[in-house]
Amino acid sequence: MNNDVILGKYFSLFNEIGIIEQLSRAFLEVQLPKGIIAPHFAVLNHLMRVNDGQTPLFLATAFQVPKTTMTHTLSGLSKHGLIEMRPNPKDARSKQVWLTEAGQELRNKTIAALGPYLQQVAEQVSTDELDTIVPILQKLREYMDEARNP
Amino acid sequence: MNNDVILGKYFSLFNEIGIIEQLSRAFLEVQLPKGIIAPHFAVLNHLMRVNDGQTPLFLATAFQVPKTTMTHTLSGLSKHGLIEMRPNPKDARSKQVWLTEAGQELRNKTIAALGPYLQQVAEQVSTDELDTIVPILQKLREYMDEARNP
DNA sequence: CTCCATTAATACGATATCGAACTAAATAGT
DNA sequence: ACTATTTAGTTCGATATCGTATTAATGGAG
Repeated sequence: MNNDVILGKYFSLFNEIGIIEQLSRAFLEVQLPKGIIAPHFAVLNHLMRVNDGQTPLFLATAFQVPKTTMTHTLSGLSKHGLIEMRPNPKDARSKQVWLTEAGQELRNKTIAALGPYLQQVAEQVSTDELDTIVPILQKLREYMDEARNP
Repeated sequence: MNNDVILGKYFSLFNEIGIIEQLSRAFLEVQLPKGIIAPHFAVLNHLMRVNDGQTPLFLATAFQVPKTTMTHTLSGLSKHGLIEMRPNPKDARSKQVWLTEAGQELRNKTIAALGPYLQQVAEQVSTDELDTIVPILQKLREYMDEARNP
């Protein structure tokens, strides 16, 4: 097959992915209280799914954002009482990020609120199709990730 | 299958998509001159693939961004001499966006520069796999798009 | 034709993102 | 043990995003 055709397919892929990302972010954000946006929720969700007590730098790496961005995101979460920053007992330069009750609650309520919408989506894209595309996307993501951090 | 399991799969899907979007944007932006970012390129590419002479409002709708954001993006492109804004002869309130030579050239050079990287990616994800996932993602995107604009 | 609701674009203010520079603490080399 | 380098986090300045309000042109109702 012609090279340009293959490249065209890749452009289509990244184009679809970009649009879906935008749409899914918009859907998430309408569920969130004013002043809380997707990156805030992503951090709450991560601290809950993995574990809290992680350092800001670790979070910045996990989300592939500059540390200054993570500082800003965390200060927003902290100001809204959704997380607590405590000193890191193992390193006086560092901090630990802990979820508050309010933070856990907001995360759970948001997940619950998204349920019905995802149900709707599930009627469009079957579980089989999901099981087909997610592993391929994972492989793609892992490769791109490696290519970025050589 | 359990509902929570299905929802979990959807979260994985949107999670992968979010990360891939971020990585692909980063790859694109390292190819772009300082001061030009992904949204600028997206507009140049759109004007080239579809056609130029479109209005700012039409572009804002196409990219699903607020008009104020598009105004800002276009002013950046204009400042760098990549597009020209002309009055719309059919409506004195409106404008038309035209590519300059420099704009066309930047778009083409960027596409060309991305080629080798996409070649690399193509070694990881086969054309067959692409043909499998792109239509599913299109279907998902179309549904989400409709759900957003009722 | 006149008035008024609608529409296209911009101005402005609030918050977000990110690179460069900075501070303080930890660690490596000698 | 002492100094130089590295590392964690913040501060600061530039630009981006987006909601609200504003201005100017349009188009429809009477």
